[in-house]
Amino acid sequence: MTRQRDVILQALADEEAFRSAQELYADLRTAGTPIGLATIYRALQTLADTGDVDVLRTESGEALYRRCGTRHHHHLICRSCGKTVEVAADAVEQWAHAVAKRHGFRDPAHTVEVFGLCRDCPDA
Amino acid sequence: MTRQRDVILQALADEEAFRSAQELYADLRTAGTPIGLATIYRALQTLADTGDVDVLRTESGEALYRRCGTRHHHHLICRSCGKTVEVAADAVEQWAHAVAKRHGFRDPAHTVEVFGLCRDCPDA
DNA sequence: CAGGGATTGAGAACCGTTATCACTATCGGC
DNA sequence: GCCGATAGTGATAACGGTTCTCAATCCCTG
Repeated sequence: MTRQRDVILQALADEEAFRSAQELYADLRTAGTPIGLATIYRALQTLADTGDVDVLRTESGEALYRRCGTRHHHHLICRSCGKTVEVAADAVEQWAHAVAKRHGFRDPAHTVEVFGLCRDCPDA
Repeated sequence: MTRQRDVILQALADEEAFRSAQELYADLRTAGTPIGLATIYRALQTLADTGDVDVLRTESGEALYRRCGTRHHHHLICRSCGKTVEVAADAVEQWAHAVAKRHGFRDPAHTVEVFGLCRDCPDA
């Protein structure tokens, strides 16, 4: 419903990259917004369930969240600064479907992420 | 190098699905093979670094491991029993590359997994 | 303004993973 | 064979992210 939940949505709305719960917590606290870590986790979980935010797992297992469009899409993510672009991939959808079918798998789903270095990030 | 590391490779060699470190630990112990959890994690990490096993993150953040072919491939995974098929996806590779280029991202990489229910698993 | 259900948040608990460190196995040279 | 160096092992402690607990609080309704 409301209040700190709006605060969280607000924080995500301004952000182009995926953020962790802990980052959001730190940012909000230093910005003077009193909020509990548990509340952030709860809100993010709810928002993820309703499809209002997308969730992504770091290589280290950490969960990252981002406000995204509601229609199906994938992400192109800068592995340095985190800048994220939503991309469509009709060809990939079809491929996934075909692969599943060919091997006798039904009810197919898929995860696809593309990583790279964006224009603004040095090679380092 | 050896001994318990061979044991771990052996345990993975027989297995078609991705397994967690904890599962391997439990299996080996109940099978009467004395081994430490730390050793398993170390071995899996090494094997992952050398490309001898593939790593996959559960939705809950747990790491799963599987002995796989060394050339580039993706996975078709049964979300019920875990049965896994390695699949090639040249079209997807090319798509990922093109998407990155179109948005000015360089040095592209990507993750692709397809999930479904295999022939042998009921709907439940 | 009172009652009641939902929400909050500090802290404890959890769980997978990694670090610590003493002990052990292995291997090359003598 | 025997020694010493080196790498590997494993019980346990520490860690880090996430979830749970529960008392305090908010907010709506009557």
